[in-house]
Amino acid sequence: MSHPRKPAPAGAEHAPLELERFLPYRLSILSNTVSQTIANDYQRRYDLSMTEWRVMAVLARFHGLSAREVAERTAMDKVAVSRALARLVEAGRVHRETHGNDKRRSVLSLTEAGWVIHDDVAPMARARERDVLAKLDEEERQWLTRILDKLLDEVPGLNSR
Amino acid sequence: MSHPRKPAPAGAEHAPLELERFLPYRLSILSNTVSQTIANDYQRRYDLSMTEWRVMAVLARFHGLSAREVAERTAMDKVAVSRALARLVEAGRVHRETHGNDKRRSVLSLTEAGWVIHDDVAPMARARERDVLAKLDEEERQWLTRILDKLLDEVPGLNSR
DNA sequence: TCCTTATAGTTACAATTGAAACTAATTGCA
DNA sequence: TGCAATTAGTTTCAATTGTAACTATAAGGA
Repeated sequence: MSHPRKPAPAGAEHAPLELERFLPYRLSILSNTVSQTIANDYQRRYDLSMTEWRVMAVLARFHGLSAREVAERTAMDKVAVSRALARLVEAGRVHRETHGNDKRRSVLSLTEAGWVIHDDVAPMARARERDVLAKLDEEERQWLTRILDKLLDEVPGLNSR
Repeated sequence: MSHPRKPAPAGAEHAPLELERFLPYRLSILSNTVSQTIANDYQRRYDLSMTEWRVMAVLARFHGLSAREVAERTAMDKVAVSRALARLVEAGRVHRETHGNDKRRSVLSLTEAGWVIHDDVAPMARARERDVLAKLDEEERQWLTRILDKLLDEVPGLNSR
């Protein structure tokens, strides 16, 4: 309305991207499809967001983490972790106490109710992963692992011990 | 605070997910890292969001699309497309007119200003894609293409002609 | 010790996004 | 025709998210 511009002719010299062959785009579609499929399994059933589930998953594996450590291991920022934890604690799924030597830190763990949810969701998530990998043969699966290892190698904050 | 639950002990029987080996998680990290790296190249420079860029990219390749067709080709929902187009038209980057035979439809194309941005951003995006692929050798790149083809095969709405 | 800087985590506010309802135009068909 | 159902696209409102500022505690010197 306020910017009356004419369309430009489409010359061949413009070399537009072919989105459907463009790696970043393809990764984005695949990643969103896979993650959303898994999320569908738990979001309605437990009123649990994807970020909350990721927090629970790391707390299932590493005990007594602080919020900052959770952020590191989930590759989420600390605000997102803080909000997810607020909901999880409120819902009685995560227990939070204060670190003995450093009163800034929290010491986090799943509650019994948190474990119940974890023990239901984790197998579903693994099953979905298997569904995806079932589209590949064994050789392809091995290459995929190797390729992701290489591509993720330099991603900062990912290779925490 | 309002839900004082005790932490549950961490028994070995819980079989927690190993996030850093979990395919959906790895895909998510990789996809976000790659897309964000590219977005950094144009977001500040052109005040252009990732969704807006994707809309521009398809309009560079297919001329006279409607908003719905843009949504199909970008795998975005129609509300997101509508909003991106509103901004792009307002900024004078996309020209919108009404279809002759169907007044509900819009007929979209890049303006001259839109092409200028496209012709700057598209090569940068391709260069970033090359940066990522440069971490792989030729054999790995071929496997990656093949694997993504298979994994994306059944994703609905993606294989539009 | 005192004071500056750094760290853990939360809060506030704006911007973005999602879901549903909405308008307008078109289609299908009785 | 006339009317119900469909389709294209937008708007509205609530929920989510991002950024920056904030509080509280701790650490590191001079």
